[in-house]
Amino acid sequence: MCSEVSETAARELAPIAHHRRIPVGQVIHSEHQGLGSLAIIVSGVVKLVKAQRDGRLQIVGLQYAADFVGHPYAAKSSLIAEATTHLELCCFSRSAFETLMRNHPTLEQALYRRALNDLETAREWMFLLGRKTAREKVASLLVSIATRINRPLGGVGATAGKMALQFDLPLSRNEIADALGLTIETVSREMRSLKLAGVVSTAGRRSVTVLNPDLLRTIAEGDLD
Amino acid sequence: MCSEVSETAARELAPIAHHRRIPVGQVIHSEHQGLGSLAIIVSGVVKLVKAQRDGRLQIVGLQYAADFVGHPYAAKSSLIAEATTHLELCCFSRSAFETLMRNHPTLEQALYRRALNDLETAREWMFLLGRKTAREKVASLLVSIATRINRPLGGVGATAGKMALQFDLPLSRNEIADALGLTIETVSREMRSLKLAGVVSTAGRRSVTVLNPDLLRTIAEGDLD
DNA sequence: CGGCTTATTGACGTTGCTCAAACATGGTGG
DNA sequence: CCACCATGTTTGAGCAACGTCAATAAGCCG
Repeated sequence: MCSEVSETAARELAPIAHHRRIPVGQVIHSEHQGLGSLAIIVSGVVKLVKAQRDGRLQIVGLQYAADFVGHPYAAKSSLIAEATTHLELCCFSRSAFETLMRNHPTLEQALYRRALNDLETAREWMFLLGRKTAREKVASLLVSIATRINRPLGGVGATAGKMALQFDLPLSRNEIADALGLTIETVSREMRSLKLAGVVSTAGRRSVTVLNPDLLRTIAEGDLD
Repeated sequence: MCSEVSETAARELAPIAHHRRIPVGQVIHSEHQGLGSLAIIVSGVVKLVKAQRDGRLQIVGLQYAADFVGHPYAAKSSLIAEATTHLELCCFSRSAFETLMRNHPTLEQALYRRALNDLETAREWMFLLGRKTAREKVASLLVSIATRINRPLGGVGATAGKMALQFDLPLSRNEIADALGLTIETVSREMRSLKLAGVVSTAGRRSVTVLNPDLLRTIAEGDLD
């Protein structure tokens, strides 16, 4: 499950874990009422949202299967973690997990690497938010989701790097807008424009098929309009 | 120096450290030629920049005195770290440092906490980039710099939380624009607007005096225009 | 099929960008 | 010490990308 952790640690991890099913829209962690627990995602997608009193939202992270939600030792995080799809979690009590961490440097290190990974992802996203056009933003998100959505728990195996050609969006238009720093109308228009350009096609509200992956990636990187 | 690390670790750290002085504009780390070393900033400011082939830039992090530059175990970071002011560094060879880390869980944990801190900062910045107006962005950056610029190596002591009322910007207008996802002209106009509103005053290109800290903070948080 | 939510589309407005010109600033050499 | 220059900054006018508001259409569930 936690594939990069040593055998012995994994064996000690198992007993303190418990499985949970979470419906769409449920809050996992929040500023004021954290579940107090840490979790690994078995299936589904979690959004990390930063909110302001006036209602402005920004999604600052998406976590997929095999990702960790919640940070040990973390102070107040001022983040809301919410299920954007139906969710299966593998939860650990915070205290039990932190105790275990102290005895297993491997585990500690694995978490550290995850944090560095999240940091790298966040900084990539900062570039997108600050410097990309609406069209590039939408294309980038599609690439990012297509690359991650079907990667199973097993680890960084076969499907790594390759993107799914067909998948279901784990986000509503509203959530896409909040992830990209756009409005829902602009997202809609750019999606249409990508469809007209023959880059993607859609069916229903959520299903997306990437017809031209190379072109989509090129647009996402801004090498083309 | 590394104030949150245990005494014994600090004593082992000292011999492998060496001091360096860096002029403005020098690259500390980059995608292709990393110095291979890690460093703690003694004085000065480092910007972390993400660049695209077409010349677009986004500053994704600022590191001040007492901050760490470079991540142990990190893969390729695709980041450029550059001195925005004259700099004094306390450098460690990557390998020596990583060896030391393995023997001192305290050190490992300190680095982990730093990474979580950077992550929190990055996500705060994502909100700014995605959802704040130009005016709020400029005000936010001024608050952020004013809060951090004069915090000495000693740690999170007296000056924590309080912001300096007068300070020198560690960034040029161009760098400010690249940090905020704006153009230099917009930065200039918003600075003027803040001056006209009596919130700040400036002298020369770099010196800033905050005349009304509460108002500046209010503007930064978007509770007001 | 009916009703509700979510998404699309269109017309229009505004913020921030582009291009261009004038202006400080701070360093250098006379 | 001052004039001069290079560079960085400010300011202005016009424009484009994206946001706002409002109406319509498509999905989805009972």
